[in-house]
Amino acid sequence: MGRNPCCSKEGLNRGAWTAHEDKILTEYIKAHGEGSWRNLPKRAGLKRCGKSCRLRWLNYLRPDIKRGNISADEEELIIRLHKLLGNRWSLIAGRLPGRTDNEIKNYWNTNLGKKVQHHQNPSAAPGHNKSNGRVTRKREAQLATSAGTPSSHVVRTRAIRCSKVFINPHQKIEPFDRNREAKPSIDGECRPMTQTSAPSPIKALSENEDQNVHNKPFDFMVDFNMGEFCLSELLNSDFSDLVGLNYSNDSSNAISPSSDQPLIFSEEILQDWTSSHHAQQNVASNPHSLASFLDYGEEWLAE
DNA sequence: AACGGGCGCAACCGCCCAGCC
DNA sequence: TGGCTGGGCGGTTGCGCCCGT
Repeated sequence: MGRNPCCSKEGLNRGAWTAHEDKILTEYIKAHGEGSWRNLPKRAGLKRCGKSCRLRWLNYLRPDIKRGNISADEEELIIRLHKLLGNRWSLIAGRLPGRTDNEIKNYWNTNLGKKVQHHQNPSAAPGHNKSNGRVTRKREAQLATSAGTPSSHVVRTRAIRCSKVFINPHQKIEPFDRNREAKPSIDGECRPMTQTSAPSPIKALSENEDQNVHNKPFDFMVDFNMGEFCLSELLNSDFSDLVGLNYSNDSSNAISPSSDQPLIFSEEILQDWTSSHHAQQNVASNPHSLASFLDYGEEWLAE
């Protein structure tokens, strides 16, 4: 393409990192901190590409890295988050303290992808395909990653930084206008809420609930700090499919709206969740909080 | 013991986006 | 406003270990 490589590849080491290189990188970052990856190798005296250094640090050398032994809880959370977010490994990793996107991606490709695929289509169990071989297996993993999982209900965030969702306590909650609000915006982007502009992403179920909302204290700011996580899209996404491990394509679910009929979360539901789960805290730092949110959606749907 | 396939994981690649000038 | 750069992300590849034959 018309872009220069991030660094000259001539004379640079490639492949596996040696213990000596790891030591140099670790000590340099401890002394100077992260950042300026492009210049880091030269300054640290490493014959590596800056991106390579960054990757090595983030995925392997960082002191807070948790490696291996992914627990059942983490596994379940990964599955749920993947269902919700799709292949947004960095987002998923952000909800699993100490886990890296690379690790989760690998774990998905090698374990969970197969599991979920098996869940969807038991006849396509691993080993069922006799035309085995590395390429075939890899291709299977790719399919599981890119297209094998149901993506129609995945929240696509398109790298929109939507770090704060501010609900104006004095803003009148307008009756839901399906035509107008079916999509967050024309280009599908999620924009930060402000006090004066965008309408609340959370819509009242009815005028009565609207009244209830006004009778209750309603003042919260959800600092998701989830970066790319768009609350409005999350709330308008198809929760009946998002929650749980329901990977079936069972269309008989009476609650399941069509893709162009987003679920509507009432103020009460969200308020209840946010108050009971201390939404003012950073949700991103607490994976269980998000998981409980998913659970909450499940409970609500069961009603 | 030798060989080959399967598998897991670290690392690389190419693209995209935000921020800066 | 547009170009450039740094940083981040998801997809892909290659290597080495393990295990069955």
